[in-house]
Amino acid sequence: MLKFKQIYETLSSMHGPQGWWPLLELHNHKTNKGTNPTKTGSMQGYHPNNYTYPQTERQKFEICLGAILTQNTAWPNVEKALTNLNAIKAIDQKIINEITIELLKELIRPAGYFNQKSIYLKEFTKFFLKLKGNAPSRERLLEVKGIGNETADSILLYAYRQPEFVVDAYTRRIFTNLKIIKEEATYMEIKGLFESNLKKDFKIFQEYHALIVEHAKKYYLKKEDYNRCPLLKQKV
DNA sequence: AACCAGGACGTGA
DNA sequence: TCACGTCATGGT
Repeated sequence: MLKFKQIYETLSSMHGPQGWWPLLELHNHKTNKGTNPTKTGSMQGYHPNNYTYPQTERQKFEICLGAILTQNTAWPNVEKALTNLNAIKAIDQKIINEITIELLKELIRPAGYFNQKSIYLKEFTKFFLKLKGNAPSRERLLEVKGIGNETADSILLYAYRQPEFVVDAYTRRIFTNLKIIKEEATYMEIKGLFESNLKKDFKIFQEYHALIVEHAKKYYLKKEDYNRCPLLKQKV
């Protein structure tokens, strides 16, 4: 199963360094200008070749909010919601905890599913406050309403820099197309495959997932394009 | 103008 | 367990 690492190398050379998770504060920042010109969405907020984020508790919390808001939702919509929150300084555990659910719904409306996501954000924020800066276990995270497998792994990998591989719809789509995983494989089975075939390094896990999303946006939007995926030829 | 996005939950078999 | 309906805005 050398495939997993080779595909990672191929994707990396195809798309370049990704620098996930995108952060609001890095928008229009001089040190980040011009990076990732091919990326969809805002094309900003990423930090390629820099694995030192999050650097503040605020950034850590922002990643968690984004991970919940982006469930089955395109990132530009999430950015609008985060921008709305930021406008009233609400990317802050204490603020989210204090504002009314009605106001919260209004602010995150662009991200969709605002009725349930507002509840999820409130629930997670209470959980986050209780952590007092400590990293949660995956099991405890999953007990929070609104945090499923992928969101838990996203939070652990990008907010807490822990080597938990994130499996999303794109991952399944690409690797079933390459016939490396079977259609019926569960989330945990796919996660296990990646984790057992890669060095347990959060930087590699972060890059790999980001590369999968970037690659899927180029070749896996429409079914007719699946057969255009360059990985079908490079496969060993 | 349908279709779907960096999913998760509740329900009923 | 598991298949299925539900949730909602915004871009293509």
